[in-house]
Amino acid sequence: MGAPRGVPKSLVVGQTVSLVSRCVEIGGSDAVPAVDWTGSGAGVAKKKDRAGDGELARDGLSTSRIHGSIARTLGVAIVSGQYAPGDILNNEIDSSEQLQVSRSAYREAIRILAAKGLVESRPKTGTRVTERHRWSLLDPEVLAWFFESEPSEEFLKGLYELRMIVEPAAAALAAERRDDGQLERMRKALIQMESRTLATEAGQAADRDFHDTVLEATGNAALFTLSSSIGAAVRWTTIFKQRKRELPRDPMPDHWKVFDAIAAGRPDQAREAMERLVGLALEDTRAAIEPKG
Amino acid sequence: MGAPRGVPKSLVVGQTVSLVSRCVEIGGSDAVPAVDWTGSGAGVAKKKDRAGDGELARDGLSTSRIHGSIARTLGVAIVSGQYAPGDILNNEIDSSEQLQVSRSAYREAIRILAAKGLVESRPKTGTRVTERHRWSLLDPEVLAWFFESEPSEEFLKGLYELRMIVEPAAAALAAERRDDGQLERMRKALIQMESRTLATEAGQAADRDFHDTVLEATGNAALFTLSSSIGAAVRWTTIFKQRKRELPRDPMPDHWKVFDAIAAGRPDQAREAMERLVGLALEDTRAAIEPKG
DNA sequence: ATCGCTATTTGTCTGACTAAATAATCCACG
DNA sequence: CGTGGATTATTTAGTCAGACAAATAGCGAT
Repeated sequence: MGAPRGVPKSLVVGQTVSLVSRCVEIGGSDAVPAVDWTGSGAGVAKKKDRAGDGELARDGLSTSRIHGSIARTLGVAIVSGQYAPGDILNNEIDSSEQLQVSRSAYREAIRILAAKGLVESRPKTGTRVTERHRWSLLDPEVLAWFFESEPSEEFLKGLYELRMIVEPAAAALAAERRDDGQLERMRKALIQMESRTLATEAGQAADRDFHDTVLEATGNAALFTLSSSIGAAVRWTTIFKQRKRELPRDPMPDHWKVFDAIAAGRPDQAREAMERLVGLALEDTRAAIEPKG
Repeated sequence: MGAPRGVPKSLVVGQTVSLVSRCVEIGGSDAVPAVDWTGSGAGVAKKKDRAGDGELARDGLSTSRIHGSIARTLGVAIVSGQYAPGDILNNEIDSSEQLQVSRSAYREAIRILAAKGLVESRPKTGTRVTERHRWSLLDPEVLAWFFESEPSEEFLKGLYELRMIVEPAAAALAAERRDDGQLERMRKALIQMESRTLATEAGQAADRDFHDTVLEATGNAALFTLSSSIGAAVRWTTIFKQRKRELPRDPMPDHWKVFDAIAAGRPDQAREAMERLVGLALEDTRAAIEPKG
């Protein structure tokens, strides 16, 4: 009875753990880098959140479970570049010991990462980080992991480029296919956004709702799937913008123009309006990142 | 000694198993639907494939492992509509018993499905199928699961619509940013495609290579991520096209036009050429599905 | 150069216990 | 007598531990 069973054992808090051996080739024998992931408050922490059941809690509670935490910790370490593609993680026994979790919990975490294309495991070889182009970058969780540690400017630009491609086209389709309910939800979202402003969480949620509903109004499931990705991009980039400048610009006129075009059933007009909207958001974000313009 | 340990126990072959209880609400007490997934050769089957290590084997071997098989089986059942969103799967013990696998293997399968947004589990409530809009439709594996059981025409149309939005824009970007190596790979792919034709696996792979390289040449990681999805769409829709008509049309001239425009560095021309290419492919597919036009 | 061996690593199995969330119960109170 | 709220019971996923199986990269013998 010496070792208490079932206690969460404090998880990763405040531990310096080396989990990777970076043995890219056979001979990689010298010093182990000793990655430190004390930062960003990984681990339990979220426990109190459940009571409120607020905005973040709808992540499917995967992060509140221990395998979810491990997946997140490792996922952030991978996408932030602490582990390079091709690196091989320590074997399951060592890793689970270092993280002080059972092997099964660790394995479930690895399964999550593998499902998102971040790692690949095989017997004898071990579990290795896959090439970047195999990662499911547009997966909401992966996206969230990216934004936990200052994504590169290039990555942000790529995300905006994607929005710039998808959202105008989606707005055009939405202008042709939206139904009254969707139109009503867009209007409500914009009104909410107007009254609360983007400085509040409610305002940002309304912003996301608007963009989500536009995607949904295309009636295209594949396109709608991108809404969680684009929604995440909107969310995180809004945070970035807010961080530097306080009120970059009044976003409402542009939003209303998109709405009016969709409501009027004018595809081309909707496309152009959305193009302008996203373009301006890109400018703001760029300005917030590199204070040279 | 009676029960032999470690033997794979033949897996799911030829068993009629009911894994879901469809108890949407508390009182759903009557008959259990008894889903039958004998079909489509689930289970082992793939074992021989590893020897060849051919085209399909690069799926990260997740399907050759038992948790991968289970995930695939359940995944197909979910996306094909055998389980409706909101349905609750039987509890882990019953399910793993019915599938004749250990609970841990079953749990790892569930983790995979959860990572792709198909299910969501919580204590006491159980594991339930999530709403469609939470599914990672663009995940390569999910896409493959869709195409294992005749996806709806609507879904196919949506996929083409996505291609129609993304690929022309990508071609335009590629015309501006491609480097010589990428150009060379595109040329090689088209030559290969020309000599082998789309009737051969090699020709189809070359087709996919071409589209992949265009996406890659955008230099946009988020965009490039869609290549696995779009590549999968190309692959499966090619199969569909091939099934009905034999040689729907010579696709090469359209492909070369795209290539020439990208090589010449003309974005608008590349966009238009790609638009035509995807548009024609859509027509062919539509003709192959409903033989009424 | 080829074949077979071996060591290492993931994969699978078993069974037990923990924790969370819901349903049922019971008791105090109006 | 009924009603609301706290308490207990039950059900389910979550976690743990340790053992054994299967696959395979790398090495040594042939």
